[in-house]
Amino acid sequence: MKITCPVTMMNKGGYNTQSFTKENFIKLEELMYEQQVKRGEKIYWEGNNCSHLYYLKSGAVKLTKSSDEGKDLVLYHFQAGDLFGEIGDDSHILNSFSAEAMTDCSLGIIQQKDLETILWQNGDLAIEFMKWMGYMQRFTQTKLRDLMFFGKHGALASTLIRIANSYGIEEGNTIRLTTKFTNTEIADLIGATRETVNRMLNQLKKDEIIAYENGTIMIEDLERLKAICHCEGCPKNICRL
Amino acid sequence: MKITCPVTMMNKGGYNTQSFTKENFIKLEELMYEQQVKRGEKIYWEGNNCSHLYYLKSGAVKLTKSSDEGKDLVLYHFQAGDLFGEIGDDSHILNSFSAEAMTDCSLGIIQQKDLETILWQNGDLAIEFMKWMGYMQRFTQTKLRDLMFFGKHGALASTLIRIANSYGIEEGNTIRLTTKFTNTEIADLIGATRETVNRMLNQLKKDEIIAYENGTIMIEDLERLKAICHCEGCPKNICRL
DNA sequence: AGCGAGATGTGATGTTTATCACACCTGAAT
DNA sequence: ATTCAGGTGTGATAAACATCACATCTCGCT
Repeated sequence: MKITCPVTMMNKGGYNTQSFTKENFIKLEELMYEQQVKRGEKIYWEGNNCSHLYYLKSGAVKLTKSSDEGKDLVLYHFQAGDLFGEIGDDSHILNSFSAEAMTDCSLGIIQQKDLETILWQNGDLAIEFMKWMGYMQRFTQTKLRDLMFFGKHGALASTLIRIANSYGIEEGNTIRLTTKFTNTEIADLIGATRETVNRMLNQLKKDEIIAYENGTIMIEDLERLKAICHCEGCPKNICRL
Repeated sequence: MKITCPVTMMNKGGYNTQSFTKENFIKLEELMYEQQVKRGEKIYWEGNNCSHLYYLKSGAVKLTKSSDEGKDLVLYHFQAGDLFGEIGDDSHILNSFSAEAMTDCSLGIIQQKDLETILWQNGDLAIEFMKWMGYMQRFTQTKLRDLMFFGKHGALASTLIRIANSYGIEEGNTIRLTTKFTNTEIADLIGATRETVNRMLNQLKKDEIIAYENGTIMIEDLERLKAICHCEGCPKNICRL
């Protein structure tokens, strides 16, 4: 498969840590102790205490909620460079989602106590940290909007755009999604069934909005995709997986 | 209507500011300038810059998103004692929801710049503020879970429980919802139509899970309501409107 | 080369939810 | 007391989505 057009990475991938300055981020790094997690293992469970922050050095992590019936809803995908975790008021606050390693991961773990100490000492860092939390909140809000407003078609369209922002490279006026997603994975991201996702994707293909090349999805007509979910053009650090 | 049982307020109502100590909250109050807003007016619009924090001294506010087709989704209800607003990384970040006064309101407004200054100076306050943001994030996540997981019936059940936590008083083993909600208002909270909500509420009445008394809803069987949305027993400061 | 697990594609059918249409009810304002 | 706007109740119908049941297609592994 020959690539004839200049290839530009649309997004570094993860890096929701961009609100931190280099110097301040180093201070955070000094608090981390490293841990390796194998693909498929849980980093934390819903219902457990939340008292840690995690920096994903390498690998990929998803935040999921599973119902008793075995349904899964995937809230976030984190990539190398992302920070995640839930901050509790005190130790009795429980996680509402689980974090699961999608690939082997290398993590930096920060204790909430250590985090609080350094935020207390360092006002700059505290403000940057607050901005990071603001991003996370806005991400969740826009995800809720995308899932609720324009049906499963809208949810799928917005998710494809989010995938493009997270994992896409431009090739001429198309976008190649460099990571493969199964129908089931996409279904879990939008709270739909595999079959529904499959039918919708085939419809998009028929309409020449997307195409398949070697099993990876190409976005052929971003504008029509945006129209389906009434895209508001959120910044890429929010419009992501 | 005679009340024969001891009446206990289940929740003060608003007060998502409970992560702040009195002394620190006073420091926040010193930054506020007051503004009055009339019922029905917008406090801010989606698409506007977000650079303010709002403290609701009295009245009620809802955060809404409206689609071009005229559908409305209501994300939060705020009451006296609540803090709200969206924090942006820098001035080019836009609100994703609008804030609208549901009654005449008295607001204390804090400029983001002033907030940053005081957080920078005061580590305790920064940590408490971070915890407040954590609450907001967890609220949004649980709301997303409730809306997505168990259909419209589940969304309605969880919303009734949230209303009970925000506006309910116990009367024996029933809970009286002290505020009236129209079918349309509930529909906007769960992303459904008025008709669907009406039919579901009548079904709950038939099943003796709820009852009407003078037009206000009484929750007669909280346990069965919890079963419908597979309630996980989140703390009341998160399980609210 | 061929086996087998996991992924995809698709019809038939059922459930859930929205849409449309209209009757009725209630309460505040004239 | 009448009017009228906004809320409620309910049937008929349609659209969206899930479920079930298979057939088929990958692709890594022996």
